[in-house]
Amino acid sequence: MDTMQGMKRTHYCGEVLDAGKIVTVGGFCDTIRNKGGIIFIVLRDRTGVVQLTFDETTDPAIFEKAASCRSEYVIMATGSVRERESKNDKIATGHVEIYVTELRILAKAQTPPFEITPETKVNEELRLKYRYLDLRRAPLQQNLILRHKIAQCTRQYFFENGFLEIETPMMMKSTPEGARDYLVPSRVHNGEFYALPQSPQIYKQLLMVAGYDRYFQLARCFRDEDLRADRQPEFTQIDLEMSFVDVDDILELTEGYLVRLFRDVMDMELKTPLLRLTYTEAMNRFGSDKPDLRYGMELQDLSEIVKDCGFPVFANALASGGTVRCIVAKQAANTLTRKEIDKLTEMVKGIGAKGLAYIRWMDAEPNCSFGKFLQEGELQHILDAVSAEQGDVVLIVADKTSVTLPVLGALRVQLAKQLDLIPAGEFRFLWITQFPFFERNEETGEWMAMHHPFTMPMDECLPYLDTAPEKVFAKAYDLVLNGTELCSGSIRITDYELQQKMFEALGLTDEEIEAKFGFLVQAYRYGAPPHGGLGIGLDRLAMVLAGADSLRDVVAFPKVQNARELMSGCPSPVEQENLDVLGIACVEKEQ
RNA sequence: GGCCUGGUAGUUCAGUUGGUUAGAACGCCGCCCUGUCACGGCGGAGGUCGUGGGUUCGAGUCCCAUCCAGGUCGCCA
Repeated sequence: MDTMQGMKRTHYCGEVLDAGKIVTVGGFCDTIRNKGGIIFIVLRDRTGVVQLTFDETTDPAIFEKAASCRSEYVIMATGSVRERESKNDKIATGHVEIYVTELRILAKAQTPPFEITPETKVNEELRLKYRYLDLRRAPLQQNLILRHKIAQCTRQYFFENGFLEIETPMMMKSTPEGARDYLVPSRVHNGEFYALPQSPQIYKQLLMVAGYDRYFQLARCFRDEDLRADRQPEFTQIDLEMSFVDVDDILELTEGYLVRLFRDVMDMELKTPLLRLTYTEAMNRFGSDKPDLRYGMELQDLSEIVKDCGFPVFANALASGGTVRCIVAKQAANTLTRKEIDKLTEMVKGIGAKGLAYIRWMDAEPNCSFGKFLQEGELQHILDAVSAEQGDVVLIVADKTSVTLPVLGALRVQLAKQLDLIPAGEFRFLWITQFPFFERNEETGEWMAMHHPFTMPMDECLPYLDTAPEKVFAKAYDLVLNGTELCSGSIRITDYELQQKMFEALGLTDEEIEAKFGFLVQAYRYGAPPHGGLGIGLDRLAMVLAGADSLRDVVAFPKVQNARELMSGCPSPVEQENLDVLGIACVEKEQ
């Protein structure tokens, strides 16, 4: 094995562009093509690849060494850059090669468990086990570099706008509301625990009370809940809070950030102001509070049209205060065969609908699942009302409004995928505003806070706080990009009496309020400027901008579905003596 | 916790109604080749068919259980 003593890298592989220079490069052996009397080694680093050439007649010793190189060996090479006899247009450095005059093998490498190539079909389990090898692949390197650029641009923007970067604790008081906390046992106080932050929410609000006015942080957050493709147990939030602002101020500042981000990182111009929809509008039009605007298929209300028709399902839904809504899938009759519609029916049943009525207009005569209940002309009446044409499929759900809308919303997303309606490379942002303050727990009938309990109600809703919870809307807003919720924020309650009232409205007793949030309520008694803020999911943002399907593609060392990290294998058991120090007893889990 | 999909060589996959010695491609190893660039040619090694039971004369194939991975519902104020 060689050392790199006396050798100094002058160029990254991707930077070797000009013939005539003497350069020194280092990297991993990618492809090796040994022709007998001449050897080509493609050398790879994070910037790209460059071809090294070894000629048997020039220097037999170096040639011999080159012949011993294998995939992923770490080498350094010095040589002169020459124009190639035949060029390779597919790579940036394809017009040159390095004629090597000095070669060092700095590390040999075992044959990797999978080939390190840009495209791979290797299953993700194996890639995650050898994550450091997977990360050598160009697509993942590009994703992490993109993520770095996002972070850099983010810092610049907020610094330029007067924000201070302030770190908040990673070990904090467990807050009983919301997601499950990751707990950290205390050695000094056996039986007591810190929690890892689900978000720096409380601390950033206290920074406003403390007069820091504009706070910003790339904050690590932790939630002990089950994973999804777009959910990791630890993630990064672009977290900020501002004083002396109302909703519009925050939205405008954020839009400025997005414009800057798209210009600097994506080289795209983003048009602002972004579309704003109230929660109610979004639910009625798209059946979702995070609608994907890259395609149409908005929901349509059939309640008025079918209120007198003979189909009992519709009648029952309407009689019990529900609604009948539909989606028209244009020119989808070919794709949405009876069999496919049956699958969709199964899907909607899985998420709470009782069924799916449909009109499939393939041939001259439309095929209607509830046709036998209809009078002469009623079918045409429905088709006219929703502007359906031959070739279309109308999918109808009748149920309580709280079921119908989200079911059709999920159906809309499914249809868009199935009918291939999602255009690539398009970014459609929107704000969702005026969220309901409370939502009713379907089982217990209790009113629960839809957002965290520090969210300010809209000024005009204050009178209804005690009397009509359903009429109270929040100064809360979400930013949505292509159907992904990127960010969530609100104006906070700064009046401690109102805060007290909010806690009470949520059913907390005075004792509970004191135990859980006493320090916060106390702080607000000493004068708090009006403030609000938001947290933007950096991982999700990176995922969408990278065009990735999973957060795992934009996180260096992600966890899998059961929250395990496959490379190190954590979480893992610890020695009993470590538990003893913490005052923790292990109890067999009962089956 | 529920539902769905998958697990066969280092990797990606094929494997017929349950029937001879489980195949291919890529990778790997060896030999040959002085202009390759998805290099090429010749040869070779490499398998507890995720694991454990069961049915059967006989199981990669059928049944049961279990583990692992992915997706999704619940959950994520």
